[in-house]
Amino acid sequence: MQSMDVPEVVVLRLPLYVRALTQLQMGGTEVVSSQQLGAHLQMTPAQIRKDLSYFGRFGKQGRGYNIQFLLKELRDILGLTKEWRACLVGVGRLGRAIINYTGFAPEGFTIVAAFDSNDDQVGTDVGGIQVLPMGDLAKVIAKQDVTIGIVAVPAVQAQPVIDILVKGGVKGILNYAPVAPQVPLGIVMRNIDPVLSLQSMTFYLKDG
Amino acid sequence: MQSMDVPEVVVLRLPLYVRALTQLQMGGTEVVSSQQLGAHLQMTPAQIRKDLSYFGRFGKQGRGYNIQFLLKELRDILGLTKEWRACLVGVGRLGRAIINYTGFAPEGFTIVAAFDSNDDQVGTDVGGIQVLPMGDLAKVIAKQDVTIGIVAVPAVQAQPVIDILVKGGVKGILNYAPVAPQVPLGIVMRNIDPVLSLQSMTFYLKDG
DNA sequence: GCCCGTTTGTGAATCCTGTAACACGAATCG
DNA sequence: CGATTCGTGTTACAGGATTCACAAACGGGC
Repeated sequence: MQSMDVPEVVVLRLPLYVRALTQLQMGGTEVVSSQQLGAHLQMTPAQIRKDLSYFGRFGKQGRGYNIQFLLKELRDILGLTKEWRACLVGVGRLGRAIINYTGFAPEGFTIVAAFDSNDDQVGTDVGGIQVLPMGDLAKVIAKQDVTIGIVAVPAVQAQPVIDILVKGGVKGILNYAPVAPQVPLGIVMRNIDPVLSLQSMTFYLKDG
Repeated sequence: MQSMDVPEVVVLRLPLYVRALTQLQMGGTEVVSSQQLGAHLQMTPAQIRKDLSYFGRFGKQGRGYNIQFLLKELRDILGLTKEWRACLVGVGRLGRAIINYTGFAPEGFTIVAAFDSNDDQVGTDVGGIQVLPMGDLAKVIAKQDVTIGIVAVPAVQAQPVIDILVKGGVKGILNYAPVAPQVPLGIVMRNIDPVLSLQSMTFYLKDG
């Protein structure tokens, strides 16, 4: 498995490359150098070349990278060629916003089910998705081939919900709750936390 | 200015400490060791002690850290003792969700104004905030002491909107648009991008 | 076919971050 | 009151990541 000796920071940058390349492609560009791509993303050409070199040789000396080809390769590497199925837990304000967010589908991420522990929510329809009781979670994950759990519950419920999701069989967790939850080895977690972002921002703003 | 030689990674971790300490405080704990805090956050005690040592000596040998005291110090360091005023640009679905998000206010972040370039939106009320035309932006930023701009517009509009915000005088940008915008030196930017998070996650999921 | 400007891929060198080790202060206990 | 335990702050070190520098490769022009 190639993921073994690729630094995680590198993996975190790959989606940025995918996005920048897609944008350039939209603009009609067919070939790009690490120089140009670096200018676009505000990073050094050397870093881009080094990052890519972990996975293969995609460029041509003297020319640069063929965008279409590199994009296909990067999508393969990241596993973006298939549809990824996710379920959402928590259909409060935040959860509803996530379901209705139009940015996931075009990238191949589909929310196929929603759950809530509140009986008033269960049975209602949110953005075309039936809200199910937490008890159905394991069954749905298995039947619907769900690999990603999205957590949009209040802080105190986050850890128990994540435990249930993991036990249910999801392999990745996208956590919107303002906590730093613990997950067993082998489960991939990403936190979305605007408050943390703001709190580190103010450090630099406070006496500027 | 202390911010000069403190590594950015360290600054990014400070809000995590604030959060964990707050949680412990809620639970009634008064003193905590780097050991315990590390267990809570899944990091080594050494790292916590090193991080804190960039800013001063907050602990007592043999005892640990007084939570109330350390919290006060960290809040000071991060600049979290004052109210931070932000404005939002873009009151589509995402923008509305951000305005209604209840997580900002308790941490001292207030959204005091909202803008949109769409004339149909201008004048409407969203979550108790009047939506203003983009033209009023500079004026409002100055008059209302706004230091942070929150961007919730479609990708193509993000860069121009950010340019306007910066010219208008904000010092920090919280960007929800799926792009990697360029900002002049001295402006602090943080990106909130769940799609990027998912795309780096799938790298590890794709053949697990 | 050969030269020339360009740009890649990659060791080597540098910089940065995290970890381990330890000396010292503070509290506790008999 | 001396010995012991605990946990900090700090220094030294190891491991990673980033940048540098250059040989090798490519394409175009002639």
